[in-house]
Amino acid sequence: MITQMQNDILDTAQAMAQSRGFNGFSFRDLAAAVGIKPASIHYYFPTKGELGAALASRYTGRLVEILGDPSDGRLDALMARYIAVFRATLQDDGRMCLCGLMAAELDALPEAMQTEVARFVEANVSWVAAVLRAGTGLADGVEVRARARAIFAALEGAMLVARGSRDVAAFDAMVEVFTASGLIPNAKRVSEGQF
Amino acid sequence: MITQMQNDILDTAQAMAQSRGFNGFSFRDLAAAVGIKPASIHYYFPTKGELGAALASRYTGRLVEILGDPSDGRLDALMARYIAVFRATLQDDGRMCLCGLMAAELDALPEAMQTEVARFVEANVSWVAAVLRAGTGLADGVEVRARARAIFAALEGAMLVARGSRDVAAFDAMVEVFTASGLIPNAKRVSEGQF
DNA sequence: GTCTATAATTTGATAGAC
DNA sequence: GTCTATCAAATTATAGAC
Repeated sequence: MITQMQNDILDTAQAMAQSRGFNGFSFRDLAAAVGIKPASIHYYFPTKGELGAALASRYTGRLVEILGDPSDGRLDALMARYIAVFRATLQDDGRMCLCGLMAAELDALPEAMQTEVARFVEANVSWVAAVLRAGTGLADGVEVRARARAIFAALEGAMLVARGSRDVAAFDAMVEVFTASGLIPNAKRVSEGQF
Repeated sequence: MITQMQNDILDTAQAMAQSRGFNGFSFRDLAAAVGIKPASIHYYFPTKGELGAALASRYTGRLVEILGDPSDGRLDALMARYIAVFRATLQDDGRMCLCGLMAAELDALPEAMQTEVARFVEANVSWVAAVLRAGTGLADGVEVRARARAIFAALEGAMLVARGSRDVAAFDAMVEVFTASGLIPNAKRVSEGQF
């Protein structure tokens, strides 16, 4: 069971981690922003590593929930939904993807967090791969997962780069290039048999 | 003038920053790895922020030097050289791009470092854009820079994702998808007029 | 230039009152 | 549950001997 206070703490911690990195904020910063004392944070999350693992776990869970069934809808609608998730994160105070950022600092994180980051990556790759299979009729196998991984990576990179310029338009422009080049499939190309 | 000791310190600091993030190592860690005392680090770099700015600046300078003239060579050779720079970083003990990682933790870095990160991004985008102009005959303008930015972002994302699996082959597979899809141009496609 | 010594602050974390 | 009080360790940084 997740309490309201746990959620408040996680919300605030997530915002800080997404803008400063997991090692870029302290329990004191976090407590001050939430409006409680550092010792109270420890009551809910004994160690910072456990807080971080909970952060990443919730993040992945929410993504899976938002994305939903990868076979429910047309290819372009599903991809648009996927892209919208990344875009919304970036638009929300210029945040980087939480797990993308954790992947960057990976060696500085406790093992439990590293595992959660890997789960996030896998959730993305498997969902996009499922969309590609259902929407394009591509055969199963490494090839589809390789393409899914490339799409995921490109969007993570676009977030990373766009964050610097503090402009969501930069992200949109990169996504447009990904789509126009054929990396990210769209309905038009599929109907034309180019994908 | 850059002394030998300054270079040793920067080399070690760079390796640590690339695997743990800039906030993931201390002057104590750094000094121990170099084989000197923390106070001696301060002699060369008064503050950690100045060390970080020097790190990013040297990193960008080396990139520019390695890449060379963007109009000297064929399109596919130039792009191959560009990709090889990222690949070499990843292969070298599984490191993430220094400035890509700094871009992730951006809000936690002093302003001087943020400026250097922006310079790195600009160096990449302008070099790739120049290659695209010379090699594909594309007109100048926002469009070429948008494509260059997308290519840079995709490679940064590929490094980020590949680092998790500790396998350079994952990076190669993503680059292959980028190339096959047409995001990263190659000579064959250009000669066929598809780009 | 490199060190010892140390300051001043911050950090993650615990004990125990309420 | 939340707090005060506190800890031990780590952090960036400085002063000054050698």
